[in-house]
Amino acid sequence: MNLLIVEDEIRLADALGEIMKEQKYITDIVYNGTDGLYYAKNNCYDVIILDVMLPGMNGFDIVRELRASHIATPVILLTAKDDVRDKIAGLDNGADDYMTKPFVPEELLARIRALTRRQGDVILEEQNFLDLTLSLSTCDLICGSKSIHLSYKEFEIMKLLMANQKSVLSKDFLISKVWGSDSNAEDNNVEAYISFLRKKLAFLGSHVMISTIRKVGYRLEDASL
Amino acid sequence: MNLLIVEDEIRLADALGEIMKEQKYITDIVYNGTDGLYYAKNNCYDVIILDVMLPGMNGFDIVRELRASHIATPVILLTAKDDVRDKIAGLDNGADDYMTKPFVPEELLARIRALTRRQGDVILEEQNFLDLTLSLSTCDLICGSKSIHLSYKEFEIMKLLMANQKSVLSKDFLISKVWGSDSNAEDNNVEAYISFLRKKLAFLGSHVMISTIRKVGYRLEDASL
DNA sequence: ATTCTGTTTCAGATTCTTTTCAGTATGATA
DNA sequence: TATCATACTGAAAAGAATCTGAAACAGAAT
Repeated sequence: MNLLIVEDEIRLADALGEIMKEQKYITDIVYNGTDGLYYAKNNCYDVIILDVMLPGMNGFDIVRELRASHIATPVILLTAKDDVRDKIAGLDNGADDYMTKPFVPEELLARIRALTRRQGDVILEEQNFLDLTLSLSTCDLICGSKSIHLSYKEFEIMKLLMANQKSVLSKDFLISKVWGSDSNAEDNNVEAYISFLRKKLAFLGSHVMISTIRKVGYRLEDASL
Repeated sequence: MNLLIVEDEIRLADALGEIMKEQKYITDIVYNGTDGLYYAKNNCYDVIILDVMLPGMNGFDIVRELRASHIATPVILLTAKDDVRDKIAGLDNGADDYMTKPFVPEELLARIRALTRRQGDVILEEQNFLDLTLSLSTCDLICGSKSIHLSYKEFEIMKLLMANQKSVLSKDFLISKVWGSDSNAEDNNVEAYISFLRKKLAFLGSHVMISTIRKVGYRLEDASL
């Protein structure tokens, strides 16, 4: 796991760095806001820990700038001020969590774990959507006490649907991802697999349904709505 | 947005309910852990707010049970105890955030926003006009709590009308954009679709009307003017 | 060789979309 | 007002897209 720490109190920053190293987290540390923004924009971190009061550029500005650039990396803000208004401003500017100094390192670690647990498509062992869990290691689709095995192509399609929950995936997109962009698979291949998956969802009794948007594609939906 | 509040202090629970109502959040409130778990498992919430000390079943147990059932809904724990060990336990049991009572309601609201923002990290694109929203990904037309699906051509026409709010779009223009400039579609094709769309607007109860400018074309207008 | 599993192909059924048409309504103009 | 062109709309027909069961096929495992 990769972290970025942006903190101008050098001793605190380095102490945090040590703690992260113990957790086997790979950590970059920078001591001012300008560098912080630069690092955050040009690397891929799992979490960014950001002091609010910084020379160069403050923490709020950095989060806002990151979100404006569509960088969704979880951000934890750190501050000495225990002002509720500040907290709210921080969270509404796009931060995911907020901690007041001084704090116990273990709490920071717990909050990091909480944030990255949610993230996950990279390291994660499973992919979730409503009552469904897709085990990425065994290709099993699980719902409540039932589970069923997915073939490779079923699995790939389900994974894409779950990884892009809110968006509609076109047949062309699915073909290029699952069969390969140079393949000559036809739309009906996708349709057949969607049918297989629907049968398995029905078997599991899941609330999840695969809905068709004609001439556009497929996406997951909550059938109970 | 749908929330579940699990809190045994009835006055606090109801006060929170009021606050959520002001935000137009739809809220279920239950006053003990057993009900909390039941509600959480059998409904689809965007966030669950969970007191730790509860009759029946405590907050930690509920989160753990939910996560074991692969329900990933974000959970915010509330507690009177400001004990770091407790916080860590809560977060590691699967909670996403942790707040100590007493707290300022605005901070809770900000944390709810932070959690739900992450969820829908896909910025769904949409087109708006007055009380209408057209989802560009699903081709759904939404007004208040109602929504209705548009066929592809209905969608294309609606999109053009909404994208060119002030101007009058001629049938020829619509034909060239929707059917293609080389098509042999007739004016009546457009008329038929305008009729379909008007029916759907009526169904939605929208303030928006499609007005006809004879021999010129169509445009959107506010019917209540 | 046989079985098993996963994949592809095909064709009929189904569902939704689009077109067509006829009768009606509306507005402009003389 | 009478007439004509234009626009509206319900219903039916035609057309497309999608679904799905069954069968054919391929490759791996037994």
